[in-house]
Amino acid sequence: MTNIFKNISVKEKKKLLKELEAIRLDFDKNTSLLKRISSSNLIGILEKGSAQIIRTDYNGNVIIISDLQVGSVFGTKFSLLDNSEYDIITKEDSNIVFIDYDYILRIDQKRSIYYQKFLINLLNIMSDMVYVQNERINILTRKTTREKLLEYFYNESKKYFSKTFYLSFNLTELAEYLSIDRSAMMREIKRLREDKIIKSSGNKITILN
Amino acid sequence: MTNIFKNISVKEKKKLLKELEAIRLDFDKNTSLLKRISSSNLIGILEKGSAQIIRTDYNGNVIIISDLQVGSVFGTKFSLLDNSEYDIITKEDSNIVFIDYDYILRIDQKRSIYYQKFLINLLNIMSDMVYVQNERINILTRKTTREKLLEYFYNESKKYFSKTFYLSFNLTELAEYLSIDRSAMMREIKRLREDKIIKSSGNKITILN
DNA sequence: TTAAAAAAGTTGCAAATGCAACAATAAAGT
DNA sequence: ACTTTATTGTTGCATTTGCAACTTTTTTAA
Repeated sequence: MTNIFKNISVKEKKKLLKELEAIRLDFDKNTSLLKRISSSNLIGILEKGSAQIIRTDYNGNVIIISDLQVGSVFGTKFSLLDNSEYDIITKEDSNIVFIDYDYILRIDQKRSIYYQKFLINLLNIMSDMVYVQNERINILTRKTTREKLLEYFYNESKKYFSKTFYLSFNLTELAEYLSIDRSAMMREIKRLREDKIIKSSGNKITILN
Repeated sequence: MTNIFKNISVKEKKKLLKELEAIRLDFDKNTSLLKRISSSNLIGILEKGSAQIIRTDYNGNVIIISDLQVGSVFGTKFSLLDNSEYDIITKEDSNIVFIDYDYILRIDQKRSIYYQKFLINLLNIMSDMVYVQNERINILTRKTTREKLLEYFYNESKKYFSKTFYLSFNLTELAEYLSIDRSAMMREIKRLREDKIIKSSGNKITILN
């Protein structure tokens, strides 16, 4: 993933953030961000620490929507944080820079070269997001557990240029990503093994044939 | 959705497209685009006509991934068109402008104000896409047909600021969007009616209570 | 190094879903 | 106006899936 400040010097970054009226906030570990920010249209850049976007459904089940690392970008609007089931929780003491999206999009003849770089970096990040989301939708719209698993495995195989690869999720997380029941997934993985479509042990997968 | 040439004059647009080495291609009705373009990282802008991004699975079932109207933007990479199951088919005689993504992202001190406007418009379009996709993922990750339907209905209701609204899909398309079997969906809609959670007739839905 | 917690792996069973195959309407085309 | 095509609505049935309730293994932390 592109760094949003790629090709921008520390000095330029400072100026840029000032021009965009960015606000930097500190959060303790295990804190909800949404209680401290108005949920208008902001983008957040995680500068220190780590966090998770989560969804809590009506019976209290928590699903991790995404993991945020240093450099991760999220949007209060486009990441659905205005949806009452959604929240961001810090996993460590964290430091986040917020920028109003409208400020970013304000056209201004005087805007500098580093602003343009920033725009380009942001565009790169957004198109990566679209790609990653399309990939997920492509999987989620498969009807059966088997098809979901295989589509995911094929994608991973392509990414690593190899029929054998290691899952970047643990199996519990994989079930969440595929939005299927973990035990049903385990059952289906076993069947894929029995049908000699894959070999697998733990998080090592080999696609056969 | 933002027009990608918003705030850009016809003259400026011409210059911009030249600078970005854009290519304009004509396609007859019911033609596959992918046979005429290399599948590298391009963005396409539909200037005339209409088209659909489709996915054809291994048993020949075709799913409409998205409908493209005049002004619609798609990416050969981020729209998964490098995936062999995907294609774009024109629905009418169409005219599409292609721009190499790398050209868009090339940083150049001399770049003009209209280029900046273009970047901002594109950024707007991309963040809309991310939002729309997150909305869909939010629905697709629900486990049951009932939850998918209700989540979709709540979203629509919010959009229209009303408990009563008309579906913008027909029911067959809705089932595709939710990635569930149409007859199973009909059954569940009937149950939602019986349980007095919604009122519905045809594509008119009212959320009760 | 041992205790505790998390993840992996299993299974029975009830419930939900997809599929197939229709009939009934509605919409579109000639 | 009439034919054709698309959409809606319905049902029985087999299969898949989720859920609950476990055991076993692995990882983490005290």
